[in-house]
Amino acid sequence: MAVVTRFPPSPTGYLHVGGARTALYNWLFARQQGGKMILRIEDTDRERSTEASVQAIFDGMNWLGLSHDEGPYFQTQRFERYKEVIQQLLDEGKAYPCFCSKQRLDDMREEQKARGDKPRYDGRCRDLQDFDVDADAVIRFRNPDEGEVSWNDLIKGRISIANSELDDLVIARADGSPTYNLTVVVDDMDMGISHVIRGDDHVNNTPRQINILQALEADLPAYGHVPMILGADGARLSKRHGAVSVMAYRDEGFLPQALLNYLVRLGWSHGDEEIFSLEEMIEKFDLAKVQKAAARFDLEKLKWLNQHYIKASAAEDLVAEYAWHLNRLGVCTDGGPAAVDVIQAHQERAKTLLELAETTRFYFEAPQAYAEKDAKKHFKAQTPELLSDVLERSRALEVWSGAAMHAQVEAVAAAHDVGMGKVGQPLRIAVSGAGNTPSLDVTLELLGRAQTEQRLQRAIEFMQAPTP
RNA sequence: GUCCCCAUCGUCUAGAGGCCUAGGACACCGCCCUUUCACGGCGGCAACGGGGGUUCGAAUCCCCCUGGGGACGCCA
Repeated sequence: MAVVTRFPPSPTGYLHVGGARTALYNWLFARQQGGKMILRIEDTDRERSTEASVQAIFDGMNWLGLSHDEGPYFQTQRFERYKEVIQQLLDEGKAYPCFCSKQRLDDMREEQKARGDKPRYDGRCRDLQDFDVDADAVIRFRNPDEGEVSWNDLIKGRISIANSELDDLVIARADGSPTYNLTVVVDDMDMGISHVIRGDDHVNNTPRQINILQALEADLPAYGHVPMILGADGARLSKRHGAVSVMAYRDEGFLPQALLNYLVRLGWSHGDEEIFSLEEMIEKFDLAKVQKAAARFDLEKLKWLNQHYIKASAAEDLVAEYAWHLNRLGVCTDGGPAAVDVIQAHQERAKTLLELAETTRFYFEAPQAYAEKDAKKHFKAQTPELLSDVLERSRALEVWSGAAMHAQVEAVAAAHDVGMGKVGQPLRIAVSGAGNTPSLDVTLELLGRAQTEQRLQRAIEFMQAPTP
């Protein structure tokens, strides 16, 4: 049987990490099985669906590189088909119109809750004979009331739910538009979906969908329910947990490969392995090895992976995204060192590209201020004298280079009989604004002679200025 | 409340009855490397939720309890 998976977001917001992970699992499974993944936009809720959300989802999928092989299909463009199926169900007596008012339904649910029962439709309109066809009616699916529905979940194993727990769900609203459980079933059937891999918040929908599928005499797909992703505090992921949107991770300087690696390992494992290339994921991913319990999102581990990928990347491959971040920070790189060289010098020192951009902006613009802590620690009484000596030697240099400057720093330290740190560290702060950069020769080489001397001069003046 | 699902270090996990004195990774803490910050190396801390069974033997199988999550819409 041909493997066809699907990723069916509803466009009511951005692509969040939970959705991204189920998309990834669908994508990996399809790739591995030589099948295809369909992208389907479930936009039947016209109140909440927006064009911007559709675009946000495309952007997220694109950034992650999760390409679909078919679609995107939009459910709002398939209403004729849904109507046809609803009519078929009606004709066959497998669905019926329901005239119960919202008020009655609400009251009924209240009563049931008060009694300690699970709120569900009582079937009042099930066998209505005479009714006014003009009245606003919804259409309900006639759910079997005997027996149970069970399936072998690809991830959770056998799951059974008694039909007595299910009620007759609404498949068409009063305005005639189809609802979620109906559209999903029709699409999965029409699109030949072989494997439904989705979040386990859908476990309760599965028996309903199986019942409808059976009423339609369609083949059943295999189901696999992926556990949810929880926030660090164990509660359901929400905005208050910080970045939830996939694109927010881009803004914060994460690489798609790092997010993907983090997501694939969150809830799935392959022995002790932590790092997976896309190829390895495709080869090794196994639904049966996916964890059954929900997992908490751990930003620290994501950062570690991100740093790993920043370190492991060729500097050239990071240039575009690095430039994008500098640009967002409003940094103009004209006249500065080549981005690729800066990245090379700093890529072992940043957990995110945003951090990389922030800690390297001094190459392109003079620091606005000296980091208070560093300045206090390293700008001492003797410092102006030492830096002046360095500045003089720099100016005297015939052939200026980072390496030559490094030798001068050593010479100054020796001449004044102080340690390297007394000269090098203030120099570092003078040019970069803070006490952490790569080795001095590399840093100064990148900065260049003019900027080095200019900033040295400025720092000396700063220290000699009378403190107010 | 009712139904469904789940349960190993703080977190992600390995573990398919003896290989477990429970392994790895992140985080954290030391030490080494180092003119800074990092990288790297070495070491440390830290878990089978509780109670009953089954078995010669249980983290692994069964039951109960507890705890967590999800679902109960004319949302998806």
